[in-house]
Amino acid sequence: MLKKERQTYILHQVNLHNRVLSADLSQEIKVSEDTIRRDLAELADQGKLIKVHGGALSQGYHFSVHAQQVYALDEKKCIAQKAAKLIQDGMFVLTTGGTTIIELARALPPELKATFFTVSLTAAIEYMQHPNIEIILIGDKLSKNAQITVGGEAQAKIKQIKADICFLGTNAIDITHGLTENDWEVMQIKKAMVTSAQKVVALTIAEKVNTAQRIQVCDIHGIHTLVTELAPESQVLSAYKKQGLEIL
Amino acid sequence: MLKKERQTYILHQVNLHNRVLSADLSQEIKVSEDTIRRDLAELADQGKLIKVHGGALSQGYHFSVHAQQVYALDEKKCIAQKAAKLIQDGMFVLTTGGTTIIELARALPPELKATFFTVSLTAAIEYMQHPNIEIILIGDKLSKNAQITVGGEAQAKIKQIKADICFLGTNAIDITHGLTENDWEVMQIKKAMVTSAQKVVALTIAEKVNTAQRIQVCDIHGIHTLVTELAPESQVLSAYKKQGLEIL
DNA sequence: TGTTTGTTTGCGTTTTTGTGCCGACATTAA
DNA sequence: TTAATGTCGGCACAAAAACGCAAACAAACA
Repeated sequence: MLKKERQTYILHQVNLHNRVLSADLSQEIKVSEDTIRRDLAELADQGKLIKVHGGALSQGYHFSVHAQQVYALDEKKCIAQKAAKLIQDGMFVLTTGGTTIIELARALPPELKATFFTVSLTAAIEYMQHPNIEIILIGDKLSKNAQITVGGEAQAKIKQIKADICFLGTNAIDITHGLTENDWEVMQIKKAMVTSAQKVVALTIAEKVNTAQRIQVCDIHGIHTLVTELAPESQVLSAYKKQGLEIL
Repeated sequence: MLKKERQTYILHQVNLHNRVLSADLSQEIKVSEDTIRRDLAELADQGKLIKVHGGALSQGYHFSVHAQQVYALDEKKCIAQKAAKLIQDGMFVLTTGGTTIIELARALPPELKATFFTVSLTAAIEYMQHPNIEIILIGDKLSKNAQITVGGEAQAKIKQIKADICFLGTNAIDITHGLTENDWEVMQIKKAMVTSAQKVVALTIAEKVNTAQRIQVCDIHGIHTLVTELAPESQVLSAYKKQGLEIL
């Protein structure tokens, strides 16, 4: 990775999380902490961030589209970390939108080489930060609620793709009803994704496990892997394990 | 391989991968790294890429989506104000990306009822702020440079639309070469838009009037209306007026 | 045709830059 | 306080860039 690329990446991370640790960055980018420190020093000189003991903070002026506060951010970050490990170089990945998916995008290793198909504007913007990720945006009518594209065109496009893996940000999941939604259009999109992907991964915070909404996307067997912030041994999840789901 | 060929090849690689290494290119093309470096230096001089230690990066990629300060913001706001008046309730509107288009999105009257087709992520996000605007996002491969979707699929979709009006954020315009671009993929998209719309409006700051770039989108007669921050009576614009363009 | 002129390229050599490592020192937390 | 952790400066090494030079080549011209 080139120096400049690295610095852009760092800057992006800083502005995203408002703070970074040298140690973390060093691990992510796989260079010595020394190098990171020097980068931080340079960027600080240019006034692009504020260097502090142990890492750096973002300058206040920096606003971003998704500066909105995310509910249960730490949990989602934890989930994203686990989920990111499922993606390998060269894969075709299909993703929905939602804050958990955004965190997944942020958790991806910077050098990952893969092709991402998405219906989500915000996710696409996150993927853009990764130099080696090719992004295919699936177009159609834009749903202002869900901030994803929905409609027949989008569904048709999704069905044309044979993705290796598909990540679903999940609103509600339980054993009897499976994956459920409360928006018809979103359901259709997710349904299309489930059928197009070899492996279906549902990302959900523990709170939403064992809840249901009105419209079914697919039953519990449509999902292959369930990622939550809980340890896989947790009581709550044993029932899902029994149904043959992989738990992370 | 001729020098020129080599340079176009390099430029192509840069725009494709967002980054190239001198060492790689040297191997691929089988010339010395020295020669590659000289090529990169030339291309960097022409502003077509950014040279860094070890190779080069594409223009724009290293900017983060959100934090960029907009160049000539006041001028662009002025242009946006004028352009917004061209849109009426019920219209089908086609737009590219770029900062001027973003300003246009912000300048739209809040109650406007229309359908917007766009290839730009950032523009789509702006349109979302307007409750009565329906947004159709045109999907395809996402260009990290231009932050718009590009490719055959997108072009085909654009051609299916019969839009009332089309707004082009403009890089360069002059009488003899018409509307020009420096990115092949972007040119294709713009070209598709020009042919699909009843009325073609070019938005450009005065500075870019009477400049040209390498690749032609359409000649001067392909454009119906030119919006700049200057008064329509301005000397600079009289030549365009003579060509039959409406000046705002 | 042969000469001249200018451009382009490759090859050493020297300089600069980027990075990692080490040790002394500073800061933080228990 | 001590122990752990982060920082800073110097050093060393490797990779890349810059520079000068000469060979190769092409174009221009008498």
